[in-house]
Amino acid sequence: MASGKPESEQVPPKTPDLSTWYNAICYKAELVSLSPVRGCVVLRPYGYGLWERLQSALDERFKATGHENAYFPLLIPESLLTREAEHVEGFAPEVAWVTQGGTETLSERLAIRPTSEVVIGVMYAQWIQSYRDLPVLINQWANVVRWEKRTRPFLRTLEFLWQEGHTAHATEQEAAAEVQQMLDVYVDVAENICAVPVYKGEKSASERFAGAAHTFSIEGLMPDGRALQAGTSHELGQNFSKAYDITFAAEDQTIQHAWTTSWGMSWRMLGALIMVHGDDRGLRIPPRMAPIEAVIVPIVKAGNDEVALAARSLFKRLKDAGLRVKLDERDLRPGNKYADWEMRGVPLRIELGERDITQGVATLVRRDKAKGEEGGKVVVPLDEMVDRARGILEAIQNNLLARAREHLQSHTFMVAERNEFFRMCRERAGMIDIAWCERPECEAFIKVETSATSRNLRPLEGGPTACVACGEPARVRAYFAQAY
RNA sequence: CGGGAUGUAGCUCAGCCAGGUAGAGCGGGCGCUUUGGGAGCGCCAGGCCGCAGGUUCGAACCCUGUCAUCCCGACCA
Repeated sequence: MASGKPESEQVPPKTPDLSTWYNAICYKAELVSLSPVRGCVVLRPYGYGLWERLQSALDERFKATGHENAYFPLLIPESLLTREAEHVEGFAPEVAWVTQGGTETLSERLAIRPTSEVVIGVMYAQWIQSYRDLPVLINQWANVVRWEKRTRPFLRTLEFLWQEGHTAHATEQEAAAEVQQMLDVYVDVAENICAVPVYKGEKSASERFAGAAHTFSIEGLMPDGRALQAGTSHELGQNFSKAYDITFAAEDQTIQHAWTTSWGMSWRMLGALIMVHGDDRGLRIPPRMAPIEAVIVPIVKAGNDEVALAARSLFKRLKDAGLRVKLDERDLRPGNKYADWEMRGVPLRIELGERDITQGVATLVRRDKAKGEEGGKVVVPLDEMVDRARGILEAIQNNLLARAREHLQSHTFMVAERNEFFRMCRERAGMIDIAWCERPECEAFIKVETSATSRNLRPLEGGPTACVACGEPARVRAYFAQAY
């Protein structure tokens, strides 16, 4: 009887086909819908709720580090876009263009922003005159468009939501510190809010942002062994300030070019969260990210509204205590509601029926535990509910992070032997950690052979050693993996 | 952009090969009985068979084109 689940309600298992599972979850949990526009999704209210959680986690950290929000135009005149040569070249294949306004053909094409370094740079050139104007610390919440060949909900869509921070500084050191500070904000949000553990490090030359001097990223590992870049932070050096004339009078009377940075995280982070935590029953949302932390399911019997009243009173108490709680009074059988909220990944379910009420308790079921797993179901006295619910939510948050970290660690391999390195890259074994020469030719060869690329790099510790892939002198340690 | 596959009811799909005018399960609505893991019975609604052409007396089915989605590859700051 427990297996009487209708075929049509099921979602395909998470393994072995992560891709099919992922798509099904995104639609069934009502996060997104396909739209009539190729490659563009509609973010539905529940999906938007997730995005808002991510937004507020990031935004409060941006504010805490002295940044302000502003908004710049969607359209960029072609002549402005083409000033930073490397930048243009990098983005050219994915820029969408507006060529007509109303019935008139435009004299100059307008690019739909693939990112905003250009427009923001032009404005910074106007705003910055003196060292006293620096630093400029601005963030923008925006949509951008990149004409991708292959799209997937959250991970890669033509239009997507993100934030892009853009700062200008008087010195290279200050800009570098900003870039590391924001990278650490991304690590904090990924791990402590989304419960997605990541590796941070610098990008290789071939993976670097077009026009940047240094690009840093955070990289998570998905269950299929592919890596996902979930946030980037760039030292733009003076490349953009030279292209867009961002100069200032320094204390020593000289005119200098500002040092700029940019950093971004998109709704792609949500894709990572979905893949890392979800299971065969649907989404599993870490409590700090959950639009709904707990759902109360009253188990009502006909002709007895005692349960409904108790449920409403419990709902009010939890809500007043500040929990994001939902009372599900729909006219459905409890089993349907359980399955429904499990699909949506609500961390905690509070079941309240006659049996509970007579004993002054409610039954709590944790979404992070499998059915029948130790500790998955606990009975809690109603008058202790607020504190106990809080405690359990925290435990769920920790448990999801611990499990994800365990997966990342057990799928990270420090490899010293060439053939083993190539084999593991091909097999998508996980994050393959090697001593590396950092040469683009070497990276290109690895990519051709295995379709893996370097994810990010960190300093080489210990004595001199050889590149595991090619035998030349190693300069860094690098994680290699196939990437999303 | 190359290779492959698929578009039929809200969802999952059958029907197509051997053309004859639309089906199932689930879901949805109403009623009754139910409600501690995806209920039961009865009634009802729902589809220009992705779109556009062509062949044919007749096309969901055959042909051409096109759009979209999925998988593999290329590309993806």
